[in-house]
Amino acid sequence: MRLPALAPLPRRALPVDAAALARWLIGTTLVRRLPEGRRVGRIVETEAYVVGDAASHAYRGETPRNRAMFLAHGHAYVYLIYGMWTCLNVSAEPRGVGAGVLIRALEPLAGFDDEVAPARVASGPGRLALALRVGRDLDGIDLCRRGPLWLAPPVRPVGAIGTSVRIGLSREAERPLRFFERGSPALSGPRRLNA
DNA sequence: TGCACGATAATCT
DNA sequence: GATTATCGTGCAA
Repeated sequence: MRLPALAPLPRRALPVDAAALARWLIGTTLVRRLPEGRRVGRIVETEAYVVGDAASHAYRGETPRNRAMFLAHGHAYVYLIYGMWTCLNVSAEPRGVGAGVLIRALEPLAGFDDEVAPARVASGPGRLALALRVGRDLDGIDLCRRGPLWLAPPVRPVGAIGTSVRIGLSREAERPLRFFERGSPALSGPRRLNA
């Protein structure tokens, strides 16, 4: 596939609000630089972890782990979950305020292994991080600059955006803070949430 | 198609 | 010592 320049999005283009950013990120592009070349995907599923949200890692204040959630919007927050999976987030508020957007699924555009079906290779936060080789070493990096990982403008218009509750939570489980592109084959989660 | 279950380790109480 | 923003497998229907 022929791709446009993939220049980083300027920070001023990102909404400064976790829920607004989560919705806005649907359809934008994620670029990962690797030794063998670039892996490029379209963000099709996100979740917001907003200010005052008991399900957010930032809820009880800043700690060594969640430090990156308190950076200015547009920085990466990367953490390990269940002892074996990595999750990628984008910080979402001004410096000093803890909030983030979990990137849950990508539609692969270029550079991915052909061994895994495109609909599955980056469907779900754990598989996404695995496919892009995102680890804790990327925690705190600026996603609005060219580097190992950055955000770029959409390569084509986004479709209709759906909303649902977030996946896998026990607290604040009823809040409609998950966003996705309707009809994308790369979505994670139970089918009933993807309508 | 949809569950229950276990793997596995950092983080926080 | 409890909890966890996940995933693959296995088994039932």
